[in-house]
Amino acid sequence: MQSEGFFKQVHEVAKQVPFGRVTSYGAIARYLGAAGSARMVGWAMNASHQDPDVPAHRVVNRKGLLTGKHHFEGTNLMQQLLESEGVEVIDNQVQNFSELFWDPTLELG
DNA sequence: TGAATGACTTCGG
DNA sequence: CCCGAAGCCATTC
Repeated sequence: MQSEGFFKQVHEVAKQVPFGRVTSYGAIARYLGAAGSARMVGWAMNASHQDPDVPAHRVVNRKGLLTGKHHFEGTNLMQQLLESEGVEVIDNQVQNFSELFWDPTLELG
C-alpha cells in the first residue's frame, strides 16, 4: 500500500473543493499530473472512506453526473449532501454544473 | 504473467 | 447533445 501518496493527493484536492462547488475526476487527475488516470481518481475516492473529511460527493464526472452515488450509503445520500450545500441535483445530475464546476488547475494552479 | 474491472474521458457518427 | 466504441492505467485475482 505505497500508493497512499496518490490517494492522499486526491483527498487533499477534494478537501480543497469550496463549499457548494463540484469538480470532476479528470480535473483532479490533471491537476495531480495524472492526466489520463481519471479512473484512478475514482479508485482513490473509493479509498476516501479512510478519510471522512474527503467530500467525495463534490466529485462527479465531467457531465456533472453523480456516477459514484452507488458507493455512498443508501441510494440518494450523495444527492442529499450536495443539496444540503445548496447544489441543486436532479436525476443524479448537478444542475447549473458549468457554474458550480470548480477546476483545481484553474483555481489552485 | 495475463486477463478482468472500474466513482472516467475523448473521439467519431 | 446523445450514442457507441476505444483509450487509459492502477488494482485485483
